[in-house]
Amino acid sequence: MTSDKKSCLVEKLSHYIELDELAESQLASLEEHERTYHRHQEVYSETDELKYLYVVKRGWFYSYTDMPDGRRQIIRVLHPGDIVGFPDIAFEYATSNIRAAEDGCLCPFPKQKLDAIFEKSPRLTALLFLMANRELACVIDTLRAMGRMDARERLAYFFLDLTARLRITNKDMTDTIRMPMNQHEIGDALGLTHTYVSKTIREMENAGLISRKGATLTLAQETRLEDMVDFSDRYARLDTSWFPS
Amino acid sequence: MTSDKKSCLVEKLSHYIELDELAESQLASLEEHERTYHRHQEVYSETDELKYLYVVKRGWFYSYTDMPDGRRQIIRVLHPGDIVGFPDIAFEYATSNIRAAEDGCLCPFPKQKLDAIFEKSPRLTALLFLMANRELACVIDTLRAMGRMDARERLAYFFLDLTARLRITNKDMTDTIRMPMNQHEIGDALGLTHTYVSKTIREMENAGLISRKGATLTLAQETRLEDMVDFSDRYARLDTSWFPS
DNA sequence: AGCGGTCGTCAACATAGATTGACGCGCAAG
DNA sequence: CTTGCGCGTCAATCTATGTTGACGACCGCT
Repeated sequence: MTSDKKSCLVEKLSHYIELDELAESQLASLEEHERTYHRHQEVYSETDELKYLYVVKRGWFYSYTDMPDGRRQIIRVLHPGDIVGFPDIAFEYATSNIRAAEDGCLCPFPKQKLDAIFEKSPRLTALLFLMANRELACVIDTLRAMGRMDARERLAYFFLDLTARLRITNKDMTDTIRMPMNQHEIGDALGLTHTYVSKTIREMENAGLISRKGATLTLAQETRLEDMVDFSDRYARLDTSWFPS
Repeated sequence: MTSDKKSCLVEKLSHYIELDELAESQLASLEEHERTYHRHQEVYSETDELKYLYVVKRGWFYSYTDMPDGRRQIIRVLHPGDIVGFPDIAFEYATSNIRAAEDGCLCPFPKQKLDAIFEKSPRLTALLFLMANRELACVIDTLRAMGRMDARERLAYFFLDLTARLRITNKDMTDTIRMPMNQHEIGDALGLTHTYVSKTIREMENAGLISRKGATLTLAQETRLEDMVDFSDRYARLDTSWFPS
């Protein structure tokens, strides 16, 4: 374990294709600047004028939207190595809010930096295109959960998704993850109230599906959880066979 | 009105940027082949091996996923000029099903055709990237609706979204659209049962928010509907200011 | 040691939406 | 002309989840 390890972004992307020197340096240029955030701090808000994207360097973040009457929907949890802001890139003003789930660090870069990639690295372009569309597929999975699953299934899906994502950069990970979000936030992510989250998690624990210890969560019966929600891993493998060479 | 009108795809994309000759010909090559489908016919299914994307040429289609126990979630309605398959492009096997909502026609093209665009047209690449991310933003809007809105609000959102989309290619459109989907399908799109859709639409009609005549729907009080759900139009305008030149 | 805040939990009650079953209309097939 | 089916509608009942309010454990701060 060296202190000077590769960027999380490079690490995450090179899980899918071999990155050449140009690509690596282009990606590195996205992480030139950085900024730290403390737990629950806003990164940007809906209707902010938005010229930047961000790479997550450390800590969990999440995107969410508010309704006028205070109802809130957490859209997506973001981990180190993820790019923040794809859904907002198409518009002049942000469509969602970003907030730190815990203390962490982001690297902002202007949208224009993508130009250089689009012009010189078709292969990296294809990969970024894939990442955006993979994110689309994941949000669709969430949509399916919200539309047609009950509380227990939604929680199962949520935990499975987080675990699968964290495994990409953490190969030796078992079925245990650190869960820095509180039950209110989990509820906002799943369209449930924190009271009901509490009750349902407790039931799942009693049923032996999961177990907790402090801020640590273990999927005691991962296969059964997967069967409950017909889970597919969207992270382990992508189809890059059609990429330009 | 000439019989030989431009492709819907070119028409839709050139709403956002000027397309040069190369771009137009590249887009035209996506529509070389075509195939017709009849109402409710499957285009492809979850777990099909998938090497193609499709351009919608005529008719409404929709993507959906099934749960093992028969519950169904319609993800997104697709209109002429839309590209079908972005959420599936990242994977070897399809993640969703596509079906014709009415008689229509699609143009299939292999994923690889995107390569030529990625390599030679950075500007068109940026636009396709934007379209994928715009779709992401729209699915997120739907997610917000499913997670935190009641039945009436979901219906309002659904109708507003369809109307805004159809306006792009149909500038002189008023507040009236043709609605070829039945109430069961609408329910599957919104996480409601067809019975409850029926009841709620009837109530909205009585409240003067909307009116119906056969398969035709009118948003009688569009502004009030927009306020109900804090609606933002994701179609009328995109930020292309940062595109390569 | 005391104190205020966050967080998880519990219980009583309220309600939106699901479920089931039935009916009638319009229309296409025989 | 019948028959049957897709579709919208209605009503009765059921249930999952929301709402409110309260309590206690923990934790950092003074």
